[in-house]
Amino acid sequence: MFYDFKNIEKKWQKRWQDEKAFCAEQKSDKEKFFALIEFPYPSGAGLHIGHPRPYTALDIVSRKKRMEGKNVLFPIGWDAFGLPTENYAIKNHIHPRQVTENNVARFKEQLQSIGLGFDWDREINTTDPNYYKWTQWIFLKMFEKGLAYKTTMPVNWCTSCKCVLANEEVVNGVCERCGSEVVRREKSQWMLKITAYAQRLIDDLDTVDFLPRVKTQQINWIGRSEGAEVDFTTTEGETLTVYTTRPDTLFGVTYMVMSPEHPYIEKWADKISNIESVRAYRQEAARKSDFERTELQKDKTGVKLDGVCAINPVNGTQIPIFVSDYVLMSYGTGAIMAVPGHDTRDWEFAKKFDLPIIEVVAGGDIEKEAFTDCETGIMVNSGFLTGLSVEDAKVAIKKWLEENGKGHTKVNYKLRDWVFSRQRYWGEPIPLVYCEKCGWVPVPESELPLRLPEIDSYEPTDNGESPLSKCTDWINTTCPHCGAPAKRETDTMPQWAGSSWYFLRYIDPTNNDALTSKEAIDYWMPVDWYNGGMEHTTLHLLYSRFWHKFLYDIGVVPMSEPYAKRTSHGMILGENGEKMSKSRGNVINPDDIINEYGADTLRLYEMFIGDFEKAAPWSASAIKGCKRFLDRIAAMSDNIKPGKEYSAANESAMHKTIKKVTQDIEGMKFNTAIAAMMALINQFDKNGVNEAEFKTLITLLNPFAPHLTEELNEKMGDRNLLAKTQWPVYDEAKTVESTIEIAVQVNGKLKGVVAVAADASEDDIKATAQADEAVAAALQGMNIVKVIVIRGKIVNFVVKPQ
RNA sequence: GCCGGUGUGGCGGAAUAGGCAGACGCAAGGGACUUAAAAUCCCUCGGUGGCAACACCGUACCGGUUCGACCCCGGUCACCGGCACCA
Repeated sequence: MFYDFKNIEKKWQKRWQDEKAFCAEQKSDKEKFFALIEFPYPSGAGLHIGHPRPYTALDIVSRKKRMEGKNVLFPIGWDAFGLPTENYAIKNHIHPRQVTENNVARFKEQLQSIGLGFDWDREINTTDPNYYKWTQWIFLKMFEKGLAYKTTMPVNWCTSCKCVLANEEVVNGVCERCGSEVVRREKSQWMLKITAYAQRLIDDLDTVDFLPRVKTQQINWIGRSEGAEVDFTTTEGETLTVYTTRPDTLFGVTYMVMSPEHPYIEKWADKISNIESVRAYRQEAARKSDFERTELQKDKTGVKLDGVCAINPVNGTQIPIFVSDYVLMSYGTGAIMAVPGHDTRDWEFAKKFDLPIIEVVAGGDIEKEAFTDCETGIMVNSGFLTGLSVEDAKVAIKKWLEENGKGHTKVNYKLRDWVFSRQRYWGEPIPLVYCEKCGWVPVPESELPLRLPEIDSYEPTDNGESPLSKCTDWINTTCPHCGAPAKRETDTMPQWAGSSWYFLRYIDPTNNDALTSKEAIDYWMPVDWYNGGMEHTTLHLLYSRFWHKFLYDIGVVPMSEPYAKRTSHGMILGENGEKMSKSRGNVINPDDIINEYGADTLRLYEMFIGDFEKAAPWSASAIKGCKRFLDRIAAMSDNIKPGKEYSAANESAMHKTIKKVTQDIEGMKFNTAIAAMMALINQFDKNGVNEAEFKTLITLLNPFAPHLTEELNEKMGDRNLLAKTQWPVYDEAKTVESTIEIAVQVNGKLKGVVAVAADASEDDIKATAQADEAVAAALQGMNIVKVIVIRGKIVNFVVKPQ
């Protein structure tokens, strides 16, 4: 058969659509399987060659589960709010809604041309008011529970684009898009209190099946540390509280440092005799961008506070206080106790300012460098702690602090609250109204969705306010609470909002009364298998776990984790091994590949390209091997022998291959599953192939190359969809050949291979091995000290010269 | 600096409850078919030595455990990803 992939693919894509072959049953007695991929952002560039890799992988899993009799949900939608669309709209004077519509149409066509078995009846779009109604609803619930709050904080401001940037849009201190300088500006922002969930976000990782590296990355990002808060008093009678993870080193404190932004500086202004130079330092620190602050980390700067000293609570020693920008206001208390003997940063600062360095844990050389790796050491120079191990000292000092009212144990997290507002047009409006009398008042639920107003110009404003601030008709409203004139919030939500709960909409996409029905949640949730990029581990994945826990707390969902299993795919790189990009000129367009080789070859190659979890370079020649494989199968279909049972020659290979492919799909080892099928047709070339064998082959291959295999199935006379056939089963007993080959070693070196019956006894194996000519030669003149026989694998003779 | 990951032929990659290293594919070389080319089919394909049977070496590097190590343990180096003055 000539493999006319263009017509074959069109034909079957149409039939799948007509028959709704991949639409999930909303209610069913069957066991459910919910497979999820990260829904794409429909960019103007169209589908990237990297998109099909994770999509095909979960399509394969879904198709197999469906063939195993599960009710499978494999949905798709569009994460369509966002900056690139808005910028494109501004540049080309097309409304973002229109841009989104165009891009979605293109993406949809491209995805369908790959033959991905999505349930298109449940397509969702985060920019659809019927969708973002519920995004707004969840936000209001958070506001109601005190998890959404407004506060003034520094944001990234691009001096050229005149707009606020998200942290991820700032690369090496400059604007990702225009390369201009990014400065800090104080702005009032809506925040979500994700920090309230920090501990649960760590603890509940124990209950889910995520890749270990995903868990580790989230745990590191949340950054839990255990320590103590210690109260120091000043000579003026004030209290200065610090956070430390090493309270055991309290006797080694030789000075203290406050962050330049610490409020006590102004509070103590009249006691600080050099307040002007302190203020000058603070101003200089504020001017520095984050980039500069970290770039200059080798060179510590600071100013000593004159006129104020601290007193060490454990020994009454007077110690100086400094202001330095190496201490951050946003972590701990914004002030530290400095132990230069056992902290690298404090050591550098002490050397620069010629401050004393005291050793309190023995074992290092504090003249040369700070001794930080000292968790197993013994305390010295430490009063009542001297002689204790570090571990015991920690316990003792915490007890002492609490008994003397000088401090208490404390847990801190690096995780910060989520900056949730954007001064941008193309996002969900924040459904809040500001009333002079009542403050921030939520828009009543009955008025949701609060629609994004139609406006003509969405350019960012000079003053950093949202483009919506120009839309006076929309802004001016009445207070839902007291009826007085009031103004709407003009900021919109970030792109991460709509994607934080989208999987819940798939299971009941048209519900108007709730974000999703209780029955749907009970049947479909949690997501059984979620695959996505590692780059989302500490963003989307963490955000959506947080939102889900919140929904759990208010009783919307009955489980606290949304995803039972999380895996991650590697990137597809350019042929030169570098990341694909226009500027590198190494971009591969999926449309071109489909045109030249067909969708089945593209799918197969992206699965064969290498370990699914690792990055892999594209190869224009290697893909030909996958096309050749499909060509050979198409040609083979003309030479099938009759036969309802597997032939004796192929039987064990059939069972082995079924087992291998079945297990490899579950283990995401798609590359070796394909290799096994390639090996099988190599055997068919030698032994011939009958109907039963060919049918099994195309059934196993169907999830990988669905179009060609449907065509071949039809050619064999089956009018039903192969996609609805039962997945082949294997018989473990038949995967074993009657005769097996055993390697024979002498002193660990391979001397020969012998064939023995699968059920041969150890003595038989030993005898057969010894009878082998090469082995016998190697044993000549030797004393056999020991014989190791591993049945089914190896025989090793341990010998010594006679 | 810290955390995580990875080092295997010319290339992508197989093989881990420790048991024949290099499956499968690409590229390359040789041959068949063809007027010719493409496609297809057959053979070779880690290195060194040898006409050959065969021998020795070989999974980043050094060392250890073991009858046996790509796999386990200790140390070193390189590359990739993430975080980064988090006290």
